Amino acid sequence: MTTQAGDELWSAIGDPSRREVIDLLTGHGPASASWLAGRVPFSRQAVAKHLAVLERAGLVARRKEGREVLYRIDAARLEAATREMAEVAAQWDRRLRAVKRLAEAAYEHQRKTGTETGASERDTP
Amino acid sequence: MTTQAGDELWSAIGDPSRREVIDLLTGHGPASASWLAGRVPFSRQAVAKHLAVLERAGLVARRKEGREVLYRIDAARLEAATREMAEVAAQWDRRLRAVKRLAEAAYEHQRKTGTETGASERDTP
DNA sequence: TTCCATGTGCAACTATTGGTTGCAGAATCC
DNA sequence: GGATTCTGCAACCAATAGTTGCACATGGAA
Repeated sequence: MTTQAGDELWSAIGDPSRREVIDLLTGHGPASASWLAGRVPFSRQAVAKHLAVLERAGLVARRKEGREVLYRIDAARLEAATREMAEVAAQWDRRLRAVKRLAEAAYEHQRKTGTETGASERDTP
Repeated sequence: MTTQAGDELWSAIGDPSRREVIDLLTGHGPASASWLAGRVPFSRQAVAKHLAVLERAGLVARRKEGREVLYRIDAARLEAATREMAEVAAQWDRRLRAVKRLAEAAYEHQRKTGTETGASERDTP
């Protein structure tokens, strides 16, 4: 159930280069593709492509300012994205604890009764 | 500063398909590539490749069980990864607030004195 | 033991995508 | 008006996520 429409958001944030761009924008404020390209280990065109992806995901907005185009972070959207990240992380955590509890219970049961449960490997033999 | 060695962890988690695999492993416990392939919209070989990536990143460990190979989540490593995610999110949040404060201060200054600050676009004219 | 079924691993191929270079067009500054 | 500088488009390259196909191994059954 984790794979829904918000997938675009995740893969926008998942890329290291895009995170670097987001880093710069959050640290400095609105900036142009050329300005960003001077602070990043790849070309302006690469930056432009990443900005396009981020814009499609709604994480940045563009504004024309004279002959340059400034990109700024959409704070609300970015916050929503990070909230979703935290949510997924929390879910994994809950599940891991649940599985651990089940495994321990199964071990206890087997130790006491000698019964093989084997509920882990195969559901449909 | 975000792009360090932990980058491998991030891109391991960043991929939607890999998140799906992690989802299944956290929800069910140790499982084989074939078992996972039956619950996922892509082939067993694709699953195997993702598991290899996750293993290189230290997020899963393999254990041979008869003729099948079971993969299980390394809970500690996954928790470390999600903690790092949360850390990055928190940093973005702090920076966005800081930039907002600066912008408001600059606006105040300009409104009172009529001075153009223009510290946003260009650092090296 | 032999045979069959099932799970794994390897290799070749395709499509997508992150990255590059090069060039053309538009807006600003002198 | 002309030089500069910033953007946008296109062609190309490399890595990787996905596929199919086949060979190998192991466990269970006749």
